[in-house]
Amino acid sequence: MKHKTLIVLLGPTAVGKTELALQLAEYLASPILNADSRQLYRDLPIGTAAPTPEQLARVKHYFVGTLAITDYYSAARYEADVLALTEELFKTHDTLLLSGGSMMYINAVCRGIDDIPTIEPETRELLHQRLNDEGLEALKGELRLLDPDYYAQVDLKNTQRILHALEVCYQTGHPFSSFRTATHKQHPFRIVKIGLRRDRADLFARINSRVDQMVADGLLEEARALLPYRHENALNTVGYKEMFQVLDGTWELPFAIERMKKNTRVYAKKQMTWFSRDPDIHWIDLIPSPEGPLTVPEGPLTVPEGSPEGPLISEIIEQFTHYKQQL
RNA sequence: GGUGUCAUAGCUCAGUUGGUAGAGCAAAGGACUGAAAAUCCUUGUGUCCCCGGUUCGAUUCCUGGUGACACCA
Repeated sequence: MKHKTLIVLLGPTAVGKTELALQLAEYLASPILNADSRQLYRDLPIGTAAPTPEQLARVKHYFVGTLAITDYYSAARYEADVLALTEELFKTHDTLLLSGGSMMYINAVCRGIDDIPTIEPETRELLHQRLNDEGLEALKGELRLLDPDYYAQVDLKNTQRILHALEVCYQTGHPFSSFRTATHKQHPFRIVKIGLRRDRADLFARINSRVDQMVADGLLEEARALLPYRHENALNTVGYKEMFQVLDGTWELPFAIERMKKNTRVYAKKQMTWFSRDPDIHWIDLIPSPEGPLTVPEGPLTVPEGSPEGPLISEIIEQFTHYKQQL
């Protein structure tokens, strides 16, 4: 049986994944499987820096703009959807490219996520109601009775986690911890993780200018159209939260832009913290403006003339071919 | 040129009736299994502008200097 490989291209927001993913996908003759939890939703093209129509035309993309703003989705569904798709695509491809920055989604695909039933809306509603009526302390007490194991390890200040554990206990009649086996699933393909890194000052500068660009591109209007859906989880997202404050009249736009930049920086740091624990990632350091000649790698890949990304792409290809030779 | 006020964390400032200092913001570190761009936790040594004086002890009081601001010429 031939080896099938899933290349996972990851890195913090604004590091430059989108363009490099396109280049790499063209080189590999692979579609791009998006791994960005917010780009899955349509109607968020500006605020999530989703691939443009031109970019979508260059390479076939999956998991971009496939969900309505009101759709429920989760890392578990993402895992199932990606695995189903790869099974299909590997029939005609030896290598597939998955690219994005949603840590938990990537983990769900690479390691698998425990089999826990999806919570019914009624159960979720009930628990929210009880949180409002009785407060967190009462719910914590209940979790201690229903699932002492999880109670002992959960962050007791994290309402979201306590709620979810109780939801599972209620709905299934079994302790939440009984589902948490943390088994690593085996896949019929190999996974190669390539991480993109940048000097922090450089990354932050890119974040700042990208936020400015989003606003110039009409982020505020995009948010205005979504105002009726502001309480949907998909919009509990950096960028939209700040724009809603502006539309409410509670923040001035310049202030909101600063907050958005800061919150994006915080998000990028969280991503880097998460990724830094993963020993399987092969890191490639991107530099602001590489000096020296462009090195064009062998193969059909063409590096855009004068592109500062040229050498970096070569490096990725080099990294990639290195693993290819190990087969 | 004269007078006055101010000079403390990356920024804005508080404070120490003389016993070497703390808020907000910014920043840094971390956790993470069906909401994950979510949710949550932790972190403040800084020549208290500089030289000298008084004092057991000065960031605090005093002389001088430097800088900023305001007002008067």
